[in-house]
Amino acid sequence: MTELAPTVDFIRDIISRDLGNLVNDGRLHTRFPPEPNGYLHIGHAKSICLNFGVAAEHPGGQCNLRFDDTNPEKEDVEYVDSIQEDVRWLGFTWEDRCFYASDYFSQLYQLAEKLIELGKAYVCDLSSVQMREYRGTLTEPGQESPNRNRGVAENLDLFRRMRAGEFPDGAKVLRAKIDMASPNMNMRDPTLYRIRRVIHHRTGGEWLIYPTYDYAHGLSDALECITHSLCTLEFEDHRPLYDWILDQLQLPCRPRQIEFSRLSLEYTVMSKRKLHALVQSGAVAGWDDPRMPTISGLRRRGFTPESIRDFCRCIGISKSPNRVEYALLENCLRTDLEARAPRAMAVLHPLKVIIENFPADRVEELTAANHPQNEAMGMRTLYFTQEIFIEQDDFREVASKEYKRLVLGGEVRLRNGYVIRCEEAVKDPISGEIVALRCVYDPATLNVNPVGRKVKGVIHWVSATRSVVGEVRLYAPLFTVSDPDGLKGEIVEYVNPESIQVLTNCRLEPSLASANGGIPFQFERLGYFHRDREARPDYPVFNRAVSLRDAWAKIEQRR
RNA sequence: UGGGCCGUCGCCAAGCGGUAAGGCCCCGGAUUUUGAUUCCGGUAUACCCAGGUUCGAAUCCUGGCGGCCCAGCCA
Repeated sequence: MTELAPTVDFIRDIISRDLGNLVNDGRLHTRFPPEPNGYLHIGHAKSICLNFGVAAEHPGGQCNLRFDDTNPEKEDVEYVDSIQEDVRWLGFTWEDRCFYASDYFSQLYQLAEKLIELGKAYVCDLSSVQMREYRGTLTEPGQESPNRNRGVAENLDLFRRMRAGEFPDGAKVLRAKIDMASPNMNMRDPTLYRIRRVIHHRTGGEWLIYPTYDYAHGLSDALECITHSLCTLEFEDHRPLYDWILDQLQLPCRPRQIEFSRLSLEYTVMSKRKLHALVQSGAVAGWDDPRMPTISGLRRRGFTPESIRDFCRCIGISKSPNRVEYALLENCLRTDLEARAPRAMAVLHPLKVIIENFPADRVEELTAANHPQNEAMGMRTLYFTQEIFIEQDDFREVASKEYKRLVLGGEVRLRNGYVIRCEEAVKDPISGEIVALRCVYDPATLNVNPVGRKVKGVIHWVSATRSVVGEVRLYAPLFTVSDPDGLKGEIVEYVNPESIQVLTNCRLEPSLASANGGIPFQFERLGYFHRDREARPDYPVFNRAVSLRDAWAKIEQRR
């Protein structure tokens, strides 16, 4: 699909202006800085598209992938692997610029000693509980730590001993010496280093002290010569600290932090804590459960990288609080797949139809276009036999002027096939349930409209003997409320029990049995379906990524 | 009764003193062997509210109101 030009937003405005004014010598260098403590989700995609996207829009622009791995307690290589896979899948490349904050641990340590020498940082003995008490509140200033005025030599000695492992976890921290009375809580002598005897997924047991985000992030940006450090709104209050640290240390490069609002999407949650809870509780089948807003979940569901990029373009970048409608995401997928997805037929709720005037031993080959508007996608063979299946929904005993599918005594067109007329509905004598339909076909109607009468309905079908049994999974929103973040209590309890529906008796046209990988199919009249990784050669399994727009469903709802 | 940020159509979102872009949703209608697609057409006298400045304000000023974020040795 052709990708539309990115729209302009306030960040691109700032960058264009900076480039024009030769700020940073006219360089543009961004970074995408995930913490490897969970899987990427659609909110990260927004940031990825912004950071990698804006870099790609300018000659010489670059974007680094940088793992913000300063908290080994929560991090794991499983996540760094999945993050790389997801960024790549989305269509972006960091070339040889994949970095880790942990790459800079030594430099960060040296810089911390320099900060101490400058008299701008000190070792504090307060416990975390005491520190909270000393911090004050939103409306009252904090109190200075008793250790705040330790001499440089003592601070240096203590900090070195923290690194050497002379103190237990939590016994001491290194703090910035800023202003305990600042109205901005982040400036009340924030912690820069803490003692943690934890094996780091990359540096192993080399370090016993780890830098905090606030200390490591801006310096990592500066060390990589990032020009524009784009992050979400909750870091706005941290910007003064970001700037303060860079002001003290005076590195050669001076990045600038700009914040934008994070994405929230209707009927789902985006916080890693809640996503973890869903996975760990078993409420979903894993990070790549097709109901999850994770990149891996969307991928398994059948979303394409193109559609996700288009979605990110559509939602724009701003600072306003927002909650985007799920319909927009669906629209982006439909738009992409409408043009590219090969068509096929599958019957989800089979109803047997017996064509009484068609020989029982005959198999007629019919050809069907793989795409109605794109001949280049070729043709495929369909098999017409005496017994076929149609969708239960596509038959009604009684006609109504709105309903234009098959009714008793009425005619309907079989998609890519003949017109049939229903003569009789065969019912189970006990339950009264319709078990089969007796129909006749009109041999003169293949690729030709019947003369003298108008057949307005077209339904999909599959041969009873030349089709395969398979499984189809249909999805509904993970939560029934549009804003599950507003719910009280554990998020897991609010998962929509009908968010997944597994249909095990579906009938698929033969071409679908061997389908593998690639983009989803459009099952005509039903939606776009993507082969699931649990499918076996003898047992196809498909996930419905999104349904087709359904005007009939709307008409029925209004009734 | 601390600080920061935000408030333009149901949902996103342009707009940067000259008289409200666009997308999604929704509603009509045309074409259609997918009730799909496509195509036409409709949808904010109005920009949180109230004052003010100006020939002219969504855009500037003042004062309100509403929402979000911050008191991790998380990011």
